Amino acid sequence: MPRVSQISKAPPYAVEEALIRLGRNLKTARLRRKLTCAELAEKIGISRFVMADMEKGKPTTAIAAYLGALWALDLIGPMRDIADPDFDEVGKTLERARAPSTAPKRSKDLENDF
Amino acid sequence: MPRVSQISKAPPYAVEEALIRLGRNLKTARLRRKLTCAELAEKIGISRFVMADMEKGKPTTAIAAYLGALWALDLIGPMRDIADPDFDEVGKTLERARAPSTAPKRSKDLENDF
DNA sequence: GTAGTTTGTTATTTTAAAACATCATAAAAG
DNA sequence: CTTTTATGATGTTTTAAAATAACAAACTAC
Repeated sequence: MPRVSQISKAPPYAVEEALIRLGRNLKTARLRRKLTCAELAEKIGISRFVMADMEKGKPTTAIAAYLGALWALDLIGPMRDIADPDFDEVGKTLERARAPSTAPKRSKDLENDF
Repeated sequence: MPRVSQISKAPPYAVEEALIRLGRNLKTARLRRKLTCAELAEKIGISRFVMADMEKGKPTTAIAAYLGALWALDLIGPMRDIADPDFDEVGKTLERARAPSTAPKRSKDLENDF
């Protein structure tokens, strides 16, 4: 992405680590299936270079390429749970605190973080 | 991404669905935390426009922006499991089938850093 | 050893991602 | 109601993502 954003230029550690691990996992899955970069790339509809970049965890690569790799490897299922509101306990608590629900009127909703 | 790839132009259904759901989940998490697009975007280091694009599931946005959003919302943890080799049953079976078990082949493993 | 395959590196071209500015619209708040 | 704030829409500029080609290095097998 032209005018590369800060998050891509210098990702925080948690993001950098997630990228590296995701790339490494994709490579492991590809090798286990005895696929070359070029073969997998063709299934996804990208060039082998982009595939190689992803295995190195390149931050600026389009998310569709990463999701396409997961899809082509039949590993996209667990993406369902990422940021799922049902599992977002912090968010649920915040929402509950500010919605008076039915009867009682909560006095004041301050920082009620867990 | 200039020269937009096929996977971004016309993602398969599973990818498209994953994108839409991820964007929706990000928006839900942001609203629960009472953050504006601009506020969250600033934490991530992107413009409010890119943040809005992500909530619509834009395929060509850099993965670092998406991971940055998850990070800023403290929802990046579950990314650990995506494509985790330990949970890749298909891959594990393939690997087991081709490893003669008793043979001390060894040679070269690619699992290194972390 | 050699031959074939896979991946990495470099350079070039294309073109749209991301930032920014501005105005419009849509919700909340007063 | 009016005001404020948030998001959407449109257009411009910058610049690097992605494709492509060609060659080198590394690995595998013969």
